[in-house]
Amino acid sequence: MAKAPTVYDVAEYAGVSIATVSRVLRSPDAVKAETRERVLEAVAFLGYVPSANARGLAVRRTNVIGLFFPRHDDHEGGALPFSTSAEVPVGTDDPEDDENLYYDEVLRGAEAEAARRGFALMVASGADDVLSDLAGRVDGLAVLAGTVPEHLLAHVGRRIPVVILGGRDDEFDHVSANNAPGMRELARHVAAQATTIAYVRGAPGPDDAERFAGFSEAASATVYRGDFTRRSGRLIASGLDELPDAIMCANDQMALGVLDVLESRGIRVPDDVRVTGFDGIAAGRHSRPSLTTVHQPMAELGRAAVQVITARLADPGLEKQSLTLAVRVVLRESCP
Amino acid sequence: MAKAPTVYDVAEYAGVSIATVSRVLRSPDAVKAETRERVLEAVAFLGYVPSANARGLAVRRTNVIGLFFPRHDDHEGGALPFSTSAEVPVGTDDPEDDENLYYDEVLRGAEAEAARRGFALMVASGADDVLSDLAGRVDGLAVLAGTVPEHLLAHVGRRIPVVILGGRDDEFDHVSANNAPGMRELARHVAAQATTIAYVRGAPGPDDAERFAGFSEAASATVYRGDFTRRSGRLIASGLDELPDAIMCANDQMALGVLDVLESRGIRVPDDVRVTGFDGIAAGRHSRPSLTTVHQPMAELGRAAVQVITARLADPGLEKQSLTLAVRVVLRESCP
DNA sequence: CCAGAAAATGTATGCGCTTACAGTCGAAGG
DNA sequence: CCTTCGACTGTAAGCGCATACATTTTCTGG
Repeated sequence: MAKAPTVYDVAEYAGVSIATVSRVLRSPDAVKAETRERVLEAVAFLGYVPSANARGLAVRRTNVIGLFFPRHDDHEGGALPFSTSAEVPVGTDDPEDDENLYYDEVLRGAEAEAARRGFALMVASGADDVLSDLAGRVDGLAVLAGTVPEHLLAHVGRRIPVVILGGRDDEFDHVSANNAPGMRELARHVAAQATTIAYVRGAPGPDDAERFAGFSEAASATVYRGDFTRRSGRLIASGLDELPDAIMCANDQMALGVLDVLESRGIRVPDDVRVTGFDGIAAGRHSRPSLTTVHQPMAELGRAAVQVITARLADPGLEKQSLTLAVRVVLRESCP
Repeated sequence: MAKAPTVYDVAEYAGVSIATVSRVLRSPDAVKAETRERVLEAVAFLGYVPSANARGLAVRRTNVIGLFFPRHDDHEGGALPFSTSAEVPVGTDDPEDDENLYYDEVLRGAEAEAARRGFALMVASGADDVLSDLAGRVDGLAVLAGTVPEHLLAHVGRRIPVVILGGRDDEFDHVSANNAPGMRELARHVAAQATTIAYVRGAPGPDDAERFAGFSEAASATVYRGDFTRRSGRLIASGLDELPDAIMCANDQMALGVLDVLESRGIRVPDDVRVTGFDGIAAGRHSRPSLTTVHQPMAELGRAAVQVITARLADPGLEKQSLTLAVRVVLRESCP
């Protein structure tokens, strides 16, 4: 690590100019084979790795796309579970909720698409200052709807293309899932077999609003307000005075929370009450009963975001892009 | 996006020198409040976002940590599922394997730790050239064991600290899970209730070797060779002439493949044969029967990797670091 | 063997920022 | 009133690379 070599070092070692070194790396054909060989040897010998910073500065482009998440402040560290070879606890199962955050999938999709297009992906989470910093590092930025103050977005949006994931937006490009119609279809399905319905909303925001709007097109219900967490699902289910025919939740987490409570009370699902969610998280597939839901194509959202960004990068004059990805109602045990 | 403003623009607008602008951003206290105010106004007015490239070049540091994955060449794109509001397919379940790649978790852990320490995380996947490129962009690099040619690692290792995830390594820092002892304990557990054991190895590599070594300490078996994929688990299970008392697999994926075949043949697990895996992936918790396994702390691996890198960044003279994280045998239905 | 064109290489500049160092200016001390 | 010092601010020199342009080398055909 002692003082990383630069083009100058390589050039000197190979007996050429720095321009030639640069050419060998960026347009090899422009250099005579013999010279190229010599430079490559120098590169290998010196352990030269070009600085992307310098390069980016020179070409005014980083080839990196940023993905910003608000801070999920759990996981605040704690000691790592080190081990010497002897200790291996044996136990039954682990209580930990596999709160498989849905954006793992978004992330994966974005990464895959970025890789395909020759971009690297930079992910950062934190507060507003982190977002600003990130914006200075990338060619384009994808942000979850409703997680960043408008003025900040506007600020960084003047420098690089920004795409909003989820929700609607009239200022920036955005990609989202077909929330409202998805919930509408699910509501139709439910309404066909249930008379009284309880609808559990999530934290206020575009997702919550759209899903509720979709629901309202197809049915009506007693409305409760949760916050998208499993806990809030439990809370609300506990507070229910009398059981409706169906409980529809604005997302899977809350629906799972509802199932938790119902199960603990010996209420049968779907016989006594039907339950539905929204998102299509993995946990819902494996719960008992498995959860009827509306599946969102998370990975595709990530991919689409990258596509939108690269498209705008290629042609800044592009008119505002708004992609809507298809959702799918998935009927499972909780409301067949 | 028209020509992003620079320090010069801000300086001119605020009527100060570029040094002052820089100070306002990096050490605000060194600037008189009134001046600072003026600069900040200019920043907001012009939509100024500092270029991390230029900054990085000047301070010779990026504050980014890289995470490299080999290319998982599935997901080769395909059309995105766009949608107009009308179409919402309703169906039962989706066949797709939730191949929740374990490094999602590693990634999440790494990201969390990086954020805590004021670093951003850059993830890239692809071939060797991508790795080199990545190396030029970051202050430190985490790489999965056995996925990068030795000479390449050596090359980039001369520029920045590299930490190997999993496996052993005598050249670089590394963090890994307590593979061998974990498998050893599991094998003891199995051997206590099974006479004939089949052991399914994975693709050759440090993980496979260590797990098998651990197994061998506690039991012996007929050995088969898989490649860590679910498919190979199925294949091997299909080819079994006579059923052993237990089938131990070098990872969960293969174990799930084995379960697939056994179930389709009406063989009862664990009554007729016991099955175990290794890793503790989510799918194993939810399979039927649920899978006995050795749980690796993936997220912690990611966190540890970042810790190791930052530690070395802080003190390059540090002696070689080798962290071993504890694993946990988790007994579930497939081999209680 | 030579002019002229094409290929190969070198020179020099700038990308946007940080920071050592050099002023500037007003207040405190003499 | 002048010096001294500290608080601020400005000047200028890189950081490592790409690239337009200039220069040299090599190749072509006559």
